[in-house]
Amino acid sequence: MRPKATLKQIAKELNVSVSTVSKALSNSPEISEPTKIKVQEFAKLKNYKPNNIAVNLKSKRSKTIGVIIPNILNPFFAKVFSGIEKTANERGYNVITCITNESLKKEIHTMDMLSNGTIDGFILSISQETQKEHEIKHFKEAIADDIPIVMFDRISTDVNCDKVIVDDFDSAVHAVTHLVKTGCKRIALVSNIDNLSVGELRAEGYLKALEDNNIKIDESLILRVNSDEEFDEKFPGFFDVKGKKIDGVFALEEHASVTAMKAVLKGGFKIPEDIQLIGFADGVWSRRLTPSLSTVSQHGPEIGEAAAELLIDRLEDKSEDGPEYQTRIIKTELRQRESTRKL
Amino acid sequence: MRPKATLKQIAKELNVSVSTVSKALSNSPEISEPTKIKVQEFAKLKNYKPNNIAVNLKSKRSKTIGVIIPNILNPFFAKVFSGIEKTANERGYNVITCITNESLKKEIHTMDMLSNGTIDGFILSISQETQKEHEIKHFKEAIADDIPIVMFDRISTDVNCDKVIVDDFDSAVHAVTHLVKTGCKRIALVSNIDNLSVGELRAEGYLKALEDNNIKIDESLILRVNSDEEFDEKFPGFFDVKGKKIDGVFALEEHASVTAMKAVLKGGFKIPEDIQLIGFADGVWSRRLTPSLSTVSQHGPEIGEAAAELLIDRLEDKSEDGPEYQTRIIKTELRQRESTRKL
DNA sequence: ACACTAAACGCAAACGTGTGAGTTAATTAG
DNA sequence: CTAATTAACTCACACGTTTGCGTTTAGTGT
Repeated sequence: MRPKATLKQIAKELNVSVSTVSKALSNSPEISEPTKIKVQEFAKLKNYKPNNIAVNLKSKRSKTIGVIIPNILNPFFAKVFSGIEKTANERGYNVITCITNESLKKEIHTMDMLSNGTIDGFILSISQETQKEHEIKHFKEAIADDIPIVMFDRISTDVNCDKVIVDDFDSAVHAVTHLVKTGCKRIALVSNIDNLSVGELRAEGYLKALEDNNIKIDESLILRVNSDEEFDEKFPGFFDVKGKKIDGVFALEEHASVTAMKAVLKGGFKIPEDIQLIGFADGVWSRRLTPSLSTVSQHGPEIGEAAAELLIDRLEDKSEDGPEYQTRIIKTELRQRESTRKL
Repeated sequence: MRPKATLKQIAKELNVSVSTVSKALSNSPEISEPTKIKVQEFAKLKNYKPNNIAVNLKSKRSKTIGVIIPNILNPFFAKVFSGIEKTANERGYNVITCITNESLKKEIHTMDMLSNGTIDGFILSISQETQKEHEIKHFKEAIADDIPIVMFDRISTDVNCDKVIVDDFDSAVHAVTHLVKTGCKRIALVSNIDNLSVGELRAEGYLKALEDNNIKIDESLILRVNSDEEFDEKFPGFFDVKGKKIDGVFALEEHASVTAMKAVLKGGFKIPEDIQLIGFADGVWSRRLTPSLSTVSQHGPEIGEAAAELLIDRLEDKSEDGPEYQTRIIKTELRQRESTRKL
């Protein structure tokens, strides 16, 4: 292995000072053209790359952002992540990723480990446990330490920072309204994420849409639970199409969507003639299902891109306190496929 | 915002030297018990955390590993990634992630950007374009610069480094043999990843299994292409169950698996009575399909864990050149579900 | 011939930490 | 009572860069 090229090495071999080398490489006008060329060529020959850590130490910025995600196997988060990574790279930033597996403890630990100069800011979506326990001290501490945070999707209204969200409430209103307009009267609501902020907002949107359309809310058509396991346990007892005269289903997450569709098909009902379905979903599932599922698409990559832009803009803002915190809303799209009727 | 606590700050406020503070915090026996306590308590009060960048500069290690993945939306890579992240964190390492989107250029650029002290080593799976063009210079350069690499899944036999792979060849032999043993005589091979090393190995395993079982290879039963798009284009013309008397399908990737199953069902054939299917697949798809798909499971998280262990072991090995490079093989598992008959 | 100027470069400090080699002062042995 | 030992702490340098300022040298004008 060749010894790592450093300014000092190069300086010695060329019989010049370290600062001359540094300035020559950064094209400073202080250095004469001949020496510039000499140094630059020699540096190239030796494959010199400025040691990033030393540069970071000088500049007090790492050009690295910390991304904290509950679960990378969830295709929504994977999509957001790819958006973050893309924008961050375009703007010259690296991305350190941590997966909390929905654990508050890991979330705190991670933020603690990275809040020592390793990263310049965070982009995160709050873990399930954190949302349940309403713990926000670790976020406030980071912000107090001048480490900016951008939250996406699962946010906390109690933390003052930049946020990127989907208009969950409006999306739900829109989707359910579509079901009503196309003839549904008894629309079931199935949620396996009722403990999440987004789950609650979507459920409220469902209620609002029914109210707006003068449909009485029937609690027996609503299943709201907090996990896939609980969902799988209670769904079979809940989902009685014939008995409850269900003619539409609004599902708040992919797992609920798929489970509901399979149950409908198994019951021998026709989609979308007998029953219509709309679900929140970000994976490839919805397209591949037979019939394909109409979904509320959340534009994951755009969310990630917006979050990265927001964070980096703030990091590179020279002014004292930076701009006001803003909440950017990414519009969803109702992707009409085979599980719904046309208007 | 409180000024960032540093050794210097603390030293000044306590009227001791910087080194005293440093040693007190690291519990050096050189420092008396009273001052240790005084310093440690004060540091805690001020929420002091050693600046990671400075520590890295001193130690010449960043305790960070670079992970380069072709596509995080592919559930296989997402699983491997979660395994890497888990083990890395357990062993005190951070993970910087880059997504190449199968681009050679991005792969080279990424490795270049990170090979300056930012990371101590790489874990990567080679992009499609890189495999196609057999470009390996950037890997060799990193290794020459003393930055170890661990490759997983899509590897290059021409690069001398640690590797973690699935026994693709044997897995394919095993899967196809299972189809034969359970009565299949005309087994179709469908691949949308023929340009990848793993695709080739799996295809060879298919051929070997037929040969071992004295079944003549029928080229008309084999479809090997290089992308999802090409696959979707050629598959309909290729897949003629009745005309070709196909009674089994071996699919080399999730997309091919799902497409084949949908075609079989659409053709009105019964699974597994008329046709059996086995596919490589890592997503949730296989379980959720109706009928559920029998798969060759690749144990993604274990692959990631093994790769991280291998890399970190090498990074922390003090000896001159480290241990011999090894290739670790993670066993696959044939998950028998509803698309195959029992033996 | 002398002062002045500008070009080209070197010096040294700084970022924050860690560490071996001094430097004190107090204790102990002879 | 002096010399050796030890405890407790400080100094100074190093890691690799960057950068303002000081220094040298040569060139210019008068």
